[in-house]
Amino acid sequence: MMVGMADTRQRLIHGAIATLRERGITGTSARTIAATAGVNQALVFYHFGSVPELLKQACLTATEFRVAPFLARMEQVRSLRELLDLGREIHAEERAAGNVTVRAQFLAGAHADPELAEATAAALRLWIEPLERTLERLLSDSPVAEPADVHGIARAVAAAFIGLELFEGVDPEGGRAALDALERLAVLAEVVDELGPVARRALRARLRRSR
Amino acid sequence: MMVGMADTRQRLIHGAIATLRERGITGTSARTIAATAGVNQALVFYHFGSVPELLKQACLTATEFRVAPFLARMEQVRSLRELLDLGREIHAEERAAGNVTVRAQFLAGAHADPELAEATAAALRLWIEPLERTLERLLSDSPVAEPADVHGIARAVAAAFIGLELFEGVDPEGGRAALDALERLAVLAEVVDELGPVARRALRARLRRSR
DNA sequence: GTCTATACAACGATAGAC
DNA sequence: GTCTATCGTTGTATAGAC
Repeated sequence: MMVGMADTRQRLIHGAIATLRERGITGTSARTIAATAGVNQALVFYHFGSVPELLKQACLTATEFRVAPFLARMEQVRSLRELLDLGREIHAEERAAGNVTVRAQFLAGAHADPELAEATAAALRLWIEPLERTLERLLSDSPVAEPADVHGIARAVAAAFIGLELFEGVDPEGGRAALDALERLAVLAEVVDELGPVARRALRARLRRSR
Repeated sequence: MMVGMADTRQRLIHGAIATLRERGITGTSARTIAATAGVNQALVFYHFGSVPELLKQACLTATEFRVAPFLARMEQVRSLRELLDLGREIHAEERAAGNVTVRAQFLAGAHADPELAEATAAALRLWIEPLERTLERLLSDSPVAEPADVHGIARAVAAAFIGLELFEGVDPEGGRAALDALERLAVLAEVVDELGPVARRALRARLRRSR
């Protein structure tokens, strides 16, 4: 019946993520995924056609699942400080759940597989687009960002977190130091937002001049 | 004779990097590396013992080679603006040389192999330590950074570039937008450095308060 | 040091019974 | 839909001739 099939597909998707997390991209195969999922190896090909195709679907599905609980909280953020706190919380939870490792495997695998690259980009957009909407709201009258810049700032923030995640993977102490430094620098933006009108106008002019 | 051996080792190291660049970590094996290097497959094991061991050595050697030409220029940098320009230039050259892809493969592979993680961290330190010395020099009297922060800022900058590199791999347009945004934000630090003494003292106090 | 040849494990993928 | 059985390929690694 239908339920069995849907269940097997889900088990394989979940098994793919778990295998990527525990054994890395080099240790991920139809056999190891099926063993983790507790199903037969041939079912990978019956349901998904190939291993890369399964990985593509797993990439998107798993991210949707992870982003969902944070969407409402992003909409309620009222200051850069609050956004920073939420970002730190998301970062800690993603790391604890092992999703940082999985993201690294997808980003690396994407270089050799254009379709996986597109799936990875789509998964990242699930994080970036809500972030962009939040930044639009918070920076609407800040001298730091022209409206057109928010698109780039959202992607820069996402890229910085991705880099931090990977850097932590090879140098945990360095990663912590980097995160601390980023948080201190973020205070700069907050300070700017507390400036008086004269200083704001001067800063805005100075920034305009330099682009 | 000795020359032949050294030559074969170098060919294998160069072949390992090229294979990683062209076929990704999943397509990198003793056979594919040897084919790229134009030597026999068995020599991978004779000279390095195993494929991961060859990759470790390739990671360090290749980075040393890439960093060297930029060391002198880092020491001559006299402002944040100049440092940013140099960073953009390094970024462009590294990408053109295909080293971004290679770094992604190492960072991902590091999650499954602690020894490769240590080699990757050591390779990144080759970039980070000169950067840290440069920042120490430039930010010695800036209100943006306490002396103790420079360690973290250098690693945050490195992490941000790593993230940017990987993000570009899955979303080139987004990567460009992020780089543009980072450059505009970097102007903020420059503006701060041009403040008068009163404003500097106020900012320094405000930043101290928030850490 | 380098080569050929080979052992053996794990891989992707499919055919066919159930 | 799921299983067993199996094909051919590719992987690591080693032994032994040169």
